Amino acid sequence: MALAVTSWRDPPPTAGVSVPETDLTPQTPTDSHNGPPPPPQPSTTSQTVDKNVQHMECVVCGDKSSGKHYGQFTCEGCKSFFKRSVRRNLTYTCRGNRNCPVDQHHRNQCQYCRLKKCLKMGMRREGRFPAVQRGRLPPTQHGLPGQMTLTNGDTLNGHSYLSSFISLLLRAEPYQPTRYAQCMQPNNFMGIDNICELAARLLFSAVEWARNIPFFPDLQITDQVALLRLVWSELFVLNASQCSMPLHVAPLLAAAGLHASPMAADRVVAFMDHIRIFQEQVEKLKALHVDAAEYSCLKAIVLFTTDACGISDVGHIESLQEKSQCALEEYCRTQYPNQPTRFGKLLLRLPSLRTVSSQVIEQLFFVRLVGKTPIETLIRDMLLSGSSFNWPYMSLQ
Amino acid sequence: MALAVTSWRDPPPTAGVSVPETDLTPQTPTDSHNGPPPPPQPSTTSQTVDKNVQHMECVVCGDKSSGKHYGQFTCEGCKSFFKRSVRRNLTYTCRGNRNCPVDQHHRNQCQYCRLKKCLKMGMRREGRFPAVQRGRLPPTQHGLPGQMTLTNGDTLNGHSYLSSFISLLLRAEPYQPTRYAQCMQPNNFMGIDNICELAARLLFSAVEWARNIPFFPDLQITDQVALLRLVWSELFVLNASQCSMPLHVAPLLAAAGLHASPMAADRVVAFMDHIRIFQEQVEKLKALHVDAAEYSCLKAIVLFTTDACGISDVGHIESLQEKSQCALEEYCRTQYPNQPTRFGKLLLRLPSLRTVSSQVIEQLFFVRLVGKTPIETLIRDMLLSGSSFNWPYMSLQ
DNA sequence: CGGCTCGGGTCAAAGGTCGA
DNA sequence: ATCGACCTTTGACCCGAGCC
Repeated sequence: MALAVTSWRDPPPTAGVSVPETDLTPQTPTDSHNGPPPPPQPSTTSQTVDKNVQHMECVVCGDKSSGKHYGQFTCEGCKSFFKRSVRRNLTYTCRGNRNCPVDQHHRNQCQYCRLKKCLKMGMRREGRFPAVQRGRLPPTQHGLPGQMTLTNGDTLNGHSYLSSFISLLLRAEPYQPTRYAQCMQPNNFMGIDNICELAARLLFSAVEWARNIPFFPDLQITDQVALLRLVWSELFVLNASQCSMPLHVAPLLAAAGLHASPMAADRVVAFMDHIRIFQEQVEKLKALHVDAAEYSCLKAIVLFTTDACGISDVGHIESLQEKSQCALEEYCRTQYPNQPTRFGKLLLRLPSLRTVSSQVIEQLFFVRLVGKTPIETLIRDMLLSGSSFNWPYMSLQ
Repeated sequence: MALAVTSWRDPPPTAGVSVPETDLTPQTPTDSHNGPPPPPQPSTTSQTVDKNVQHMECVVCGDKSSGKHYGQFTCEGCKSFFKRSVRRNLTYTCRGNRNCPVDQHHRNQCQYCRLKKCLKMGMRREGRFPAVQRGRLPPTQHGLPGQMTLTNGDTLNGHSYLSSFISLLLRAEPYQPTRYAQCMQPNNFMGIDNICELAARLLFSAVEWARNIPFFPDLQITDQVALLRLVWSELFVLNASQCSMPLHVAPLLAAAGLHASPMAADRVVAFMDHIRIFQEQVEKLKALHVDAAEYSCLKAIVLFTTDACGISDVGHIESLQEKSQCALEEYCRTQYPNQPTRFGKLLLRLPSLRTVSSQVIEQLFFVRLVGKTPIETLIRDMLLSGSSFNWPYMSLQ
C-alpha cells in the first residue's frame, strides 16, 4: 500500500475548485428539459396513469427516476452521487470548460459538471422532507399547482461562514483513517510493523492535512515548520484516537525496545507509564464520542497555537485559533443541543493532550522506521517536499 | 404498496445482543444525560405543577414531542422507533461502549443506545390504549407504580445556582493577592526576598483557596494531595498573573542562582528561556483582562483535573470540572455578551499553562526559602496542617 | 355533536450495502 | 476507488378508538 503519497484526497490533487453553490438558482425541472407540467400528484385515481409516467425521469441526467431525492426527481445514480459528494464534502475539477454534457450516458464523464447540474436543478442536502411533504396533501383538494409551495426552507440554505470553514477543514482530511483501524478490529492485536506503519500514516496525514486546510499554507514556511514541530504529537494523539489505533502494551513495548539492546527494567516501567497516559487520553476522547468535524476543529485549534516561539505574526495565528474555536462552538451548540457543556469538555481535553510525551511517541512508533532521524526533521521535509516526500530508510511497501 | 418486508437485518452483521430491559431503572426526564443544569428549559412559571406547556420535548432525544407515547413524552421518531423495536423484538448492537449520545441529531447513530435510552426513560410497550388513559384523569394519582416519575420539571433553580457557585469560589480567596502587587507598582522592581515571599504567599493562598472552595474538602485527602501536587504550578501562574507579580529577569535569575555557585552559561540561557515562557503566559492572561470570577473558575477547572493518577473517583472529579466550566461559560455569556469567544479563549489559556515548568518555578522562587524540600511535600503539609502550617526554614513576617 | 389523547398504519425519502 | 441497483430504516402525517 502506498504510503508514498499517491492520492490521499479523492479528487486529483490539483487545485480543487469548489462548486459555487450560491449563484446557482434552482431551475424548475420543466424549464430545464422539456417536460410537461410538474405536478406529479397522483391526485385523483383516474388519469394519474399517464401523469405518473412523466416526471419519472431524472432532472439531472434524464435517466429513469426512482422518485424524489434531495428535493428533485432523480435516478438512483444521481441520488447516490449527490449523497456521496455532499456527505464527504467532495470537490471536483473540470478538465474542460465547465460545460460538459450531463446525460444518462455522459454523466460519469465529469464529476464537476454533474454536481454542478445537481445543484443547478435544485438538489439540496437539507434535512429530511424539505418540502411540504406533498403527495399526501391532495386527496381532498389539489386546487393549486402544488409545486410552488415546496420551497419553504430554501432561503436560508446557505451554510454559515463558520460551518463552511469546518467543511474546508474536513475536506483536507486525507482519506478516512477510520478505515485502518477497522480492519484489525476483529482481532485486537496488530503486528508491530503494522502499528508503526499506521503511525507513519498518521503523522504524514497530519502534515498533509495542515498543508491543505485554509490559511495554514499562506503562513510563512518557517512559521509552518515551527507550529508543526511544536504540535505534531498532539495532532498524532488526536488522529490516533480518531482512527481507534490499537494501543496494547505488549506490541508497543516491543516496538520501542526491539531496535536496541534489551531495555533496563526501570526504563520498561517508565515506558509503560507513558503508554498508560497515552491510552488514557485516547480513552477519554473516545468516551466523548468526538465526531469528525470536532476532531478537525480541535486539530485546527491545536495547530494554531501561539506557544511556538519565533512566530512572525502572533496576532494572525491568534485570530485563526479564535476562528477555529468559534467554529467548534457553533458546531457543538447546533449539533449537540442537549450537551451544553460539550464545547467546554472538548477544549478541556487539550491541556491533557500535552501530557503525552512527544519523545515517547517518537520512541514508540518511529524509531524502527527512521532510526535516529528526529521527527522534527521529518516534518520539515514533509512540509518542504509536499506529496513527493519519501520516508528515509524505508519504504512502506 | 406492500412494504416488501423481506429480510430484516440486524444492524451490524455481528451477533445481536438484546438490550437488557430489566436492569434499567427509569429515570426522570431531567437527569437524562448531561450533568448539571438543564440548559434553557422553557420551564414555565410554576415548577412542580408541570401542566402541559413543558414536556413538549422528547425525553429520549430532546426533539419536539408530539405527546405521550408508550408512557413518555416523545417525538414521532422515537415513538416509531420504539414501536418497531418492540413489535418485532429487534435487538441491536452498539459499536461503541454503550454510551453513545442520544439526541436529536445523533439518535440514528446507534440503535442500541437509542433503545436503551427509550427504556431507561420509562417507555413501555404495555401501552394498550385504555391503561389508564389519563389526560382528563381525576387528580387521584393512579396507583400504577413505576411510571409516575415523569413529572418534575426542574430539579433546581438552575440560574442562580451557578453564579452562587462562583460566589463560593470567590469567597474562598484568602486575601486579595492584588494588594501585594499594587504596592510595588510604582517602582517596578522588587527585592529578591520580597519576590520569594510573594511567591510563598501565592502558593500558600492557592492551597488555602482549594481548602475552602466547595466540594474539594470533601474529597479524600489522598485525592486532594494528588490533585494539588499535579496542578500547583498552574494555579501559581494564574495567581501570579492575577496579582501582577513582577517578573523581571534580573532579580529572578538572581533568586535562582544566588543560592548556589555561579551558574554555567548554558544553564543561565535555559533559565532565561523558561522565564520568558512564564512571562509570556502571564502577559497573555493580562491581555485578556481576566476578572476575579474568571480567575476563580479557571483555577477550579485546573484543580479538578482527571489527569492526576490514583484518583479514587474519577467521575466525581469530572463532574466538578464540568460544573466549573459550566459556571465560567454562563458567567462569560452573561457578563461579556459582546465577546462570544471569550469563554473559549479563557479555556485555551490552559494548555499553555502547562508549558511553564513546575521545576523552574520551584527553582526560581522556592529554593531560597525551603532549600531542598520538594514543593510536593510542602503542599501535603499545608493540606494536612491547615492554617497552622509553618514554613520550614523561615517565617513569613 | 365537539374536543382530546394516543396506539397504529402509511410511504416518501433518507440511509446503507456491495458486486460490477 | 467510484458507481448505482437494490435494500432497510426513518419519521411526518394520517386515521380512529376511546375518553371527557
